[in-house]
Amino acid sequence: MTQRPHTGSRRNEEAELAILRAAADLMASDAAPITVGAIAERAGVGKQTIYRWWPSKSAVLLDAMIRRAEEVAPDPDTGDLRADLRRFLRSTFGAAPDSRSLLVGVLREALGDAATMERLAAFAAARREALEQILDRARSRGQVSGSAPLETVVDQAFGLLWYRMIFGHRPLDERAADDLADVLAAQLGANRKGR
Amino acid sequence: MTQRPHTGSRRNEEAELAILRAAADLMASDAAPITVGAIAERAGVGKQTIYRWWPSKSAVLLDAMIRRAEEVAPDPDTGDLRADLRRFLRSTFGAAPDSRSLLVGVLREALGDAATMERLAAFAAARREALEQILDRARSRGQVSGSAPLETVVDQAFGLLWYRMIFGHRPLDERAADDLADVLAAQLGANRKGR
Amino acid sequence: MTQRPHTGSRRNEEAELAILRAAADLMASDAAPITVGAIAERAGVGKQTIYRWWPSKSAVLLDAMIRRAEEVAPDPDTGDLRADLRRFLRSTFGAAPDSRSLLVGVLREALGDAATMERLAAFAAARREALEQILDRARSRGQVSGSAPLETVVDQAFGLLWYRMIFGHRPLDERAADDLADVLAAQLGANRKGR
Amino acid sequence: MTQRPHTGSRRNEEAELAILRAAADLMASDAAPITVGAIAERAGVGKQTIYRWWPSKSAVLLDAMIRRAEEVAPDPDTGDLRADLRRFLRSTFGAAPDSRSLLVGVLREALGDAATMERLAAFAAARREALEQILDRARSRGQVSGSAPLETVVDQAFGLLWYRMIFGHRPLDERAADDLADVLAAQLGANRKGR
DNA sequence: TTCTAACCGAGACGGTACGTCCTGTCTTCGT
DNA sequence: ACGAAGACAGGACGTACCGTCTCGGTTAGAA
Repeated sequence: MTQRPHTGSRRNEEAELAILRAAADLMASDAAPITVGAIAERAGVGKQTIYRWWPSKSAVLLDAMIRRAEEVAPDPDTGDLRADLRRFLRSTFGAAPDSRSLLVGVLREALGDAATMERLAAFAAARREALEQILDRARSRGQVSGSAPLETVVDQAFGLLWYRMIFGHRPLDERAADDLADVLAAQLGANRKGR
Repeated sequence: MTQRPHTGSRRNEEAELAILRAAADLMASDAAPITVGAIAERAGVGKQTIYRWWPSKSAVLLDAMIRRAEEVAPDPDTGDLRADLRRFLRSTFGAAPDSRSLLVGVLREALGDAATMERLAAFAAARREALEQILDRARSRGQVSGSAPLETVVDQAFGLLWYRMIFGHRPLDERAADDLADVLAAQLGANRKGR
Repeated sequence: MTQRPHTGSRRNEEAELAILRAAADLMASDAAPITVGAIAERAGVGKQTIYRWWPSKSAVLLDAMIRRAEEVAPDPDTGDLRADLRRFLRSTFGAAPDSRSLLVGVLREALGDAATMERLAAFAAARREALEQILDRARSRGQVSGSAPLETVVDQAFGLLWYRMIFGHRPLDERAADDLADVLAAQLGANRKGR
Repeated sequence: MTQRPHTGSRRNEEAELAILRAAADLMASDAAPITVGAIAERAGVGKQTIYRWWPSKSAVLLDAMIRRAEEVAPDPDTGDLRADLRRFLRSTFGAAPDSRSLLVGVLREALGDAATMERLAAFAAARREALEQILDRARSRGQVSGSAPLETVVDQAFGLLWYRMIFGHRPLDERAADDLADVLAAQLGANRKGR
């Protein structure tokens, strides 16, 4: 059926990629029930090849998501906190609509599988760290004067992101990113007041 | 098996309660896969009795969650924005640890079932309205001066709540509630004082 | 998909019959690989319904075969050994061509599954007993004079049957039945004449 | 894993033998499901080495069996039919208990694979010819006078052998061989009486 | 008081997906 | 060139659940 050749007794990278791509595609097309068989078929791969390298369906979906998320990994450093936040949140939010069903699908799986949740939590932690780095830089520049705990700030940012992603009641567009960046910057640099 | 008597040709309220309680219990004990059969067995009920009154498994779980959530529905009105926020968030956060697996379980189901998601979203919207009411009251008292969109504020609050509930990387205790209340109050009334 | 109705919480006899019929049909049509899924589909039944009542695929096939074999269960009693043998073997051989693939399929499964073999052996033993009854009657009529062990006679008869059934190198027709009946009758009553 | 050295670019006879031996061993140990992987592992050989020399798993098993069967290939010629039959059947039956699971395993494979069945049938035909030779010699000596068709006699003999081998309900010992030899000799030499 | 209709516990049903196992093919790398 | 190793596509296995259906029994209220 498939034309892709074996690679012998070593892992077939092409097959791995095909699987991740198929998983991402299926999550993107929100035709709800993503089955392993469907992933395998779309990738032109035997189910066993999936289970050889991933412990469960959820793990595949997670990998597919992380792989995409890592393509958009900005770490802006403009010298200004508010500008940095705007850039970070804009790029983060900007990627969201496309990968919404991806993230949501993964979240769904993770909620039912501890191991997957662990990995998803690790991913979330990495994203938090990226944001914390921006805040740290601002602090070392003396741009942070407020008393707001950094963790609260960070969790507000990603919380709003996930919350809107899950419920979809409000857009995750550039305007939303800018609004959020502004209030967070204000929270941190409340002293600047004259503003 | 069960001692509960039939009620003849009328709906058996005890059975309904037993079902909701069983569903809540199963979600609380995070033994992952909640099956309809398991709920029925634990409630001492036939599966059909569940499907007679609810359209799907998810609907049962959702009902179980909402029922609990409504027990804690504070609408504080102290005359001071920060105090109101503290109370609201404290009571909201305070209920969270207990019903964490409940909410998370429902979320899981909702992510895989549009009808359930709709109902869950409605629940979330109701909670947002409760918070918006507090903010509206503060605005009519002239305590809100910032230009930040109220929707952003609301989503910051509930976003942080859900985000921490999902990933559990940080506690949802009174301190967290107060921290969040403070930064949000400051954000809304930043100009009040010359400060 | 299927129109056959449930029978509630009791076993559905129609489904059972449909399964056995489907199994027999599939074995009859020598389209080699008989899968449980295929039996289920042809019977308009879920796989689980098969596994609910039979422990393995082999058991289903065995049941299907036994059910058919029991439809042809002659026990002739003409008063003459050779005539009885001819009738018994004719009817036994006569059924063989039709159910050849049935028996052969079951044998195949039985050779790989101890429990099935046990049941098949029980079936074979029952057939031997039927033949032994004929011989016993003849002996009580004084028509058996040879000293050859009866077990050998019985195994010669069924041995030839199975041997030809398996290898198919020679027909199992009426002539074959008569030939065998004659030599066995002669072997048992060798003295009757001059001897 | 294996100590046997490669032989470079020439066929490794030791590997072939190891494969046949492993196959025979696995069939002897009636641990039911004989897989190609298991044979390869036990022989310390790659699966491909098996498929390089045999077209299918069944073919390997068949080879293993035939190899053993050919070690016992008697063609007695004592000048007396009954004595010849006794020898032939004694040696044939004598080999049976050892290779019972071997033959039965091969039969199992053959019943599911036409090509293997063809080869197994050829083997069975060769055995029949060996017996027919004995009978022919007896006829040319004028020791065969009965009207029993030779094919019927031959199929009774091997039929009883396979039948008992499959079902194991009665021993295949020397006594069984002698009993059978006697009745078959009687069937053929019915002339003994005036008849 | 008797009848009837809706409800109940129970669990079999058709169906979908799971994750495992095995076959026979293919490729790598070492001998 | 051949061997051991093992990844690969494919497909059947037997299990778990879903949501539907029927059974036989119970109870309430209408006749």
